[in-house]
Amino acid sequence: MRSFAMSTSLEENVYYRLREMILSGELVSGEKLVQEDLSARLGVSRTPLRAAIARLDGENFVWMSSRGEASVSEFGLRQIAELFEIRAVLEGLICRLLAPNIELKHTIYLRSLMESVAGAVETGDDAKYREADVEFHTHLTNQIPGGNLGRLLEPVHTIMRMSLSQGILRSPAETYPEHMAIIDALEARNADKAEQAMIDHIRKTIALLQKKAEEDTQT
Amino acid sequence: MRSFAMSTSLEENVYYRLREMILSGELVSGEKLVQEDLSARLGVSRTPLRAAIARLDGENFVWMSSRGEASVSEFGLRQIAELFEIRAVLEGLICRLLAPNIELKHTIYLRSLMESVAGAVETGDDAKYREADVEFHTHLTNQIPGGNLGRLLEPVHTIMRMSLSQGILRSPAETYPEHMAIIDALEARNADKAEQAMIDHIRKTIALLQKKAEEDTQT
DNA sequence: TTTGAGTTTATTGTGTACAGTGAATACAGT
DNA sequence: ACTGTATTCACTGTACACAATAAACTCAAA
Repeated sequence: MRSFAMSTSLEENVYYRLREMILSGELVSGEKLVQEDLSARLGVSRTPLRAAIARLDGENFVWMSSRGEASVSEFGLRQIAELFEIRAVLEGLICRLLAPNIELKHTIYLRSLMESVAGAVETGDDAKYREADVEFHTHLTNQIPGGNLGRLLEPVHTIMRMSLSQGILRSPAETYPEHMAIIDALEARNADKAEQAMIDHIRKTIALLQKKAEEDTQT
Repeated sequence: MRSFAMSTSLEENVYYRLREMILSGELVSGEKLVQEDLSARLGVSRTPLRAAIARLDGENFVWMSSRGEASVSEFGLRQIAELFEIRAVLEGLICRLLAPNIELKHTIYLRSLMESVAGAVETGDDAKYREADVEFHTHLTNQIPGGNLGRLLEPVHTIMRMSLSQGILRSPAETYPEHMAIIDALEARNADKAEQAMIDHIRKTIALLQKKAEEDTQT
């Protein structure tokens, strides 16, 4: 008896659950996804499961061998670092495209968003700050109308959200001013500066990731 | 009686055929994909068709409404321009990541590739030059080991290949030296320069696209 | 003419049975 | 013991039947 409704189709449900299982590590990287086992485990038939897997394949969450065997894609620190590289340039691009015509209400919103958690920066209330951090990036992403950019970034963001719940994150005190710099550049409608600020912001986290990856390798 | 073998699964076959139909314009942008009709048209049952559609959904070639109706994504000049923007920063990133440790054989290969069609530039043999152009970009993309970047770019490249068969392309005489500049920067292992050269290269085509888009709008 | 309940239709979602296929396994010949 | 060949097994691929549902359509009442 699930508390949440099953208003959506099974297929979609399974899709989200599978993705969750992959990103949370419940399904280990490289693990083979045996349809019959999984469908039993999730309590559905193979049909919606296969649909979900096909979609996850399109989004690169799973890898299909030539013989149709699906296995979980790798999401180690190296892969996450690569995804952050991608994220850096794509979100940079978003800033670049947005800056020339951005409406004041957006920068006002973002500024108030950050200011509303300024206190959390001081007190070290990481959870609250993180929420605002995610919203900051998500909001910008959603402002691109075409949607192709946004849809490309959605899986990347999901992965990000997961991975940073594993403590891979810089301190609020460090990132807060970077966010403000991005907002400033956007408000000034300076495309190059906004793009660069966003890229720098994200690449600093990448540096942290790579340091961590090296440490792990040495172990 | 098909001449080519059906060594791969129907599912995959249908996937490629559908994608082709979308990109070639045989399926019009926004057109609703009715499963029964399509499956009849392709001579397969709905099962492999649905799998193919799910995958295309993951890759954003089709859009699924909340009720599960699939429709063809828009691939007008505007959308293609957006994809080129994405492509610009991603291929720029590839250059950036590749440059620091690139092996000589790659730059040698790329240089000989371009030189082998130098004659085509003079004579205006566009088809031959284009082939080399595509190979140039594909080869670079394939050099990234992780594969996530490459897999993200694959659909984008496919779209590109399609769209430039519609005559959206700058002249060889114009792009040839740009390619050479990229190779030079890579060979010098200058990451920033290589990235910028690639971005500039692609953005020049974007400018052309946007000009064309405006003209079309005025009509 | 409009409204609104009831009915049909069109189309997707799901389960299930069976076909197809490599890989593992057992077994016989040397 | 060792190799090569059947046989079985564990899967995935495909078709199809039926359930579910939202939209379109009818037709009678106001």
